Amino acid sequence: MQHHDLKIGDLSRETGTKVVTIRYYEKIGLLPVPGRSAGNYRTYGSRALDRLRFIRRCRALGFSLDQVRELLDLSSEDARPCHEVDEITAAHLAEVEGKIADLQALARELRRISSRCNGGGTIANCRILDAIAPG
Amino acid sequence: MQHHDLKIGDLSRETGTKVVTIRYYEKIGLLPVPGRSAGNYRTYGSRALDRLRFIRRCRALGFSLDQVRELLDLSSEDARPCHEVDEITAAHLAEVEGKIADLQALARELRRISSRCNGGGTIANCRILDAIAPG
DNA sequence: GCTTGACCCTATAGCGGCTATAGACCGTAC
DNA sequence: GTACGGTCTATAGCCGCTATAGGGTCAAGC
Repeated sequence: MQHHDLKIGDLSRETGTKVVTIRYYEKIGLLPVPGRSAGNYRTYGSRALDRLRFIRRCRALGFSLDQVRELLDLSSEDARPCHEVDEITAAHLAEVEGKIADLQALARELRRISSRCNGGGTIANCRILDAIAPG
Repeated sequence: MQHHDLKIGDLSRETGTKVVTIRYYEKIGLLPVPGRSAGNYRTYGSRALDRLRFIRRCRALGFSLDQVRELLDLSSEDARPCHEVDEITAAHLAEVEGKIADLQALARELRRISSRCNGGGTIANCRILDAIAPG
């Protein structure tokens, strides 16, 4: 029975995923419904562990759960072209790069605003608020 | 009555905020409860418009609604030191810079992974999946 | 055998910041 | 009077979890 000797807490420790999150992944169909022990505990094998590790790695890379699902689906179809995986990755990279650009513009603006701080002044003549406010 | 001649749709158009969002801001206390017309329509004046513009500008700068609330509270207390406003701005800037760093690390990793794409190959020997997968 | 405590179970509600939908009412133009 | 757009309330949904309540299970120590 070496393939069904893991409890949910074991998966949790092994992958750094909270127990509730693992059950959530099961609920939304990312993880297969596991077997149950006599006492109704979920029992997992090494395949489930690998799958969960894959999911967590994808999440750490910023993929959405839907993208993870796509990657998981693809990974089980040996004959599909690798290209499809790269498309998902490239789309995600483009998204990340877009976010970086947005945040950099934001940071520039915030630095500009912050530089107007009126040292020991009061709100009454706060130029930060002026900079934010319209008009 | 020139101070109560705006309807919710006018505020929406003026600020680019969806009508439902304006009502949501009212519900969570960011916008004051407005007066009502004979036909039970919300009526706004220019102060409400300014306040909404301020909120939207803060949101565009990435402040959370709680931070916006703080800034709004501060802005109404003329005697408080300007410094307090700058603290909120600086904290937010630090947060944004942290996110940028995280996303840049992510982008590097995604580029590395994507560069391993196996051109015309199949999933069976997809090195992107290998790169993501554990082990 | 009984208690303690760590673990597990289900089910539900909440977070932020909206967005969408349903079903009704208002106001103006034709 | 009727068509159409705007507005109203109320409720549920989105993502990716997280928290809480109220139980059951299991191994160890007394």
